[in-house]
Amino acid sequence: MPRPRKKTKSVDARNATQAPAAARRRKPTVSRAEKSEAIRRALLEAAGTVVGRHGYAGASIARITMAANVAQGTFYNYFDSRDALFAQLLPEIGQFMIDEIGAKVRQHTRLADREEARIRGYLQFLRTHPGFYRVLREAETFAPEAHRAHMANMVAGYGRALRAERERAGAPPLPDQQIEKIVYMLLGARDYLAMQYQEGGNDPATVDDETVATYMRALRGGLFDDIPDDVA
Amino acid sequence: MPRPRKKTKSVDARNATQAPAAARRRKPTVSRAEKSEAIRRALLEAAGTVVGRHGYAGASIARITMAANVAQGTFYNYFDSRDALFAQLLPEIGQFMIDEIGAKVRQHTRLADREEARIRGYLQFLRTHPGFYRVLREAETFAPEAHRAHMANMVAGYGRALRAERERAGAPPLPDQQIEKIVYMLLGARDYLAMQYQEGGNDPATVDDETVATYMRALRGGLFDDIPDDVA
Amino acid sequence: MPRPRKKTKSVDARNATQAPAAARRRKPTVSRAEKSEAIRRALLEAAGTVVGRHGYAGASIARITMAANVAQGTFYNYFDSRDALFAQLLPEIGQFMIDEIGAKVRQHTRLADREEARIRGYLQFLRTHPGFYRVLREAETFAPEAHRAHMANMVAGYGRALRAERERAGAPPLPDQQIEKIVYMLLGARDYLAMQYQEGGNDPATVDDETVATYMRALRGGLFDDIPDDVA
Amino acid sequence: MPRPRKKTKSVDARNATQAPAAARRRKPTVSRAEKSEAIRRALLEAAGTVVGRHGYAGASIARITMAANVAQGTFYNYFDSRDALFAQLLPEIGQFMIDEIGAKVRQHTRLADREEARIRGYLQFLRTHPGFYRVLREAETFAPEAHRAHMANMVAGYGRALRAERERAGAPPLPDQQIEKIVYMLLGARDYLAMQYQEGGNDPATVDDETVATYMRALRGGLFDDIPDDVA
DNA sequence: AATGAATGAGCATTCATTCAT
DNA sequence: AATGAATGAATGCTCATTCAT
Repeated sequence: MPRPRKKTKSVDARNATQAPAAARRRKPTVSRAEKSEAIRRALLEAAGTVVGRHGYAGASIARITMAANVAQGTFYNYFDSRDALFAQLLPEIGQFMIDEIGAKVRQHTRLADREEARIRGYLQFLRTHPGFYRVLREAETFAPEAHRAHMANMVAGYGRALRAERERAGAPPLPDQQIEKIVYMLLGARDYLAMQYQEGGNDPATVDDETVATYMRALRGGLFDDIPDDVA
Repeated sequence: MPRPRKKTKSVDARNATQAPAAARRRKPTVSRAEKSEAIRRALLEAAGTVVGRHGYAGASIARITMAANVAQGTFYNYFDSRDALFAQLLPEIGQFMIDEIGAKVRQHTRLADREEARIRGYLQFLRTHPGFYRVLREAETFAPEAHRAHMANMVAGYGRALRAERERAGAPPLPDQQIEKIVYMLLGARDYLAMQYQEGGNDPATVDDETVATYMRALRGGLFDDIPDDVA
Repeated sequence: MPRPRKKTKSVDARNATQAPAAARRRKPTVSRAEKSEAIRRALLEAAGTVVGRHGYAGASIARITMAANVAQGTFYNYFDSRDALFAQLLPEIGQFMIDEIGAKVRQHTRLADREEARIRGYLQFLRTHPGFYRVLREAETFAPEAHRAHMANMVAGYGRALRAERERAGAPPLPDQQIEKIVYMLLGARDYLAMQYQEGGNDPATVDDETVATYMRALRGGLFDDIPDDVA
Repeated sequence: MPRPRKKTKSVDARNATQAPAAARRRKPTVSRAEKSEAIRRALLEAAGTVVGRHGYAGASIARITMAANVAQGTFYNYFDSRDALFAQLLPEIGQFMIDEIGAKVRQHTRLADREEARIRGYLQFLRTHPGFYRVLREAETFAPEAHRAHMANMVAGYGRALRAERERAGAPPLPDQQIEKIVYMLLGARDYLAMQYQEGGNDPATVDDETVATYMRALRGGLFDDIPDDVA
């Protein structure tokens, strides 16, 4: 039935100059399911932006749906509740971050280089996704389950990488428990460095080489690096 | 017992030059000012408890005053607003924590011992003050100014200690900027270790020696300790 | 037991240089009753000022007692309630106003001159007592009984004067009911003139001669003064 | 009845170019917009009633919404705040009153007749809208901006009428300033007559002819009507 | 009688969620 | 499925009044 379609098209074409956009639903190129998924994504991304700017507490349904350009009621066609959305927010963005950093890390082979790629990649990600820091930190409060899941995910990936790297380097394996704690420490260190960087009112567009250097130095030698043994 | 009265009076007389007036209440062992301070403390402590249990968002005036055993209106005789209380909460408890840990650290002289006293003291403090973790972490969201102040306070104290320890140990001094970053990393590491410990559903009454050991090992040798140079 | 008193006195005397005032309770020149009456007056006057500035709704006990330099609790030693004070406010100030204007009116004999003295005296009173307008107008809402009493008082005095003036002038007497209505109209006219004057943002220190002239002209000739009979 | 639908549709189609969208709801006789406006009116009218009965201070959102038969939250879908409603209350009812009186005045041509229609119409309006008096008088305190606007509106309309009537009657024009003052006096006189009438506990269902007569007499001849010149 | 802290009822406002269209 | 208005529970804060000292 290509004829009716044409008719429709010409109508749409006439409106096209008036309607701002979004009115181009002709070719079923975008299926129902696809449109549905698009709205879900729009809501999630809007939520990410809003939480980044106003925090979870300030991320009202009104704000989120406004940012996503849908009506308030529409929200509940896609999520059971505000908390349900919050629960999906960090895992989704978090995975994206992990993938991005992973790609950078994989370009290196030496352990230290890979670690530097990690910290640098993370700081860079925070630059390009300014809202992520709040999404991450406040999740502990507003979406504890999601936060736990994200941490577990990080530990799994980071821990696996560490174990593999150590094995490849010929170092003795560490028990999982210890690996886990090490990962937590590393994540804590890097998140607090990010915190300090934000608080300092630094230019958020620049990754501070100094920060990277300090981080790497601590990883390399620990804290007592240059301290005589009998004192340390 | 008219005698004590006299005694009290003479005391008042001495204070008379300082206190503007109103200091002429004798009998009560607990003076107006003392009772007043007691209520303020009760409110702060109640707030600490409530925030620890329900988070800042769940720390309604109703809950706080109920926990402090005063009427809701009484709250506003002591704090201008809920936020004003929140702003005082972390600094006050935080300083208390710093003092407690400081006392333990001062019992040691060797750098590593002191550092171990610090981490151990911190974890112990978290055990005895189970609400502190939330008070601290959520402050970043709900009392950002207080959080900044607390971090600055930590950096100042911890940084000063580190510099002194390094000097005493004969190590070359580090620029303030670097010290600051190191402190942030250490605080991040220990807070995330605490996070992991809590999440793990561990017995909150026990300080995990494993955690302390892992932390100390990272401080001593960094991450690449046992890794051949040409690989790291 | 005059002895202890002396002791106390000497103590007070020592403080006298420090305490700002009010601490001079020596010579029983001011009797207990007088002091009591002084506080009552202070409260009433403070209330007048506060109501004038903030309105009845904004005249909290806190503000009034602060303005009167007494403690909040003291208030209830002199008035049963806030409303009880409000109930006394307008009558008291109102009578004062009546007396002041009356004195001016009595300096004239011709009816029109007396009337002009009245309107001019009223506007002048509003200048020297800027808060009176609100005390009067808002009383209708916040102290209706007092407002009624004040109006009755005005009607009685003004009405009596009008009747006497008319009799002296040889005009036929008017029934009380009509006199009453006339007084209300005159009071309404002058209060609304005052309202207009205030709203206009006029210099509150100047009595507008134009206003007086317009008022007098209306009193003299009515509204249809210069209008041919067959049209009016 | 599918036909009416078509009809409706064509109407919609015509509007389609104007209305942005959302106008495609057919069936319901009461459209969304109509129902919305109905609620707004219900709230305003409820507010009028409640303010009339309890005053602005007693017009809580709870009372207003209860009187309007909507939930408390609904209020804020129509007004930004309680004050925002108050700001609209007097202007809206005031304009209604002006229109009603104006219709009556326009039935007369002679100046005095028109003026009598005004005062009578006003008193009648107060009878049929018993709450208006408080809405008007307390507005000076609780919605000063609205009160100013209403007064300005009254002055504009009443003043214009007076000027036109005088011109038609062949009387010399008066400067605007004087007209304005005259209007204020007339409004004051009539409002205070209304006040007296209410206070007197008179049957609120009757317009007092005596009041009208007294008012008209004052307008006609002023206060010194029947007084020998040499005394007045 | 004076004090000033304690009390708790009262109220405007917000916002997640529901629901009729 | 989309809409957006309706809902009502929840909460911070004010302030007249009480009361122990």
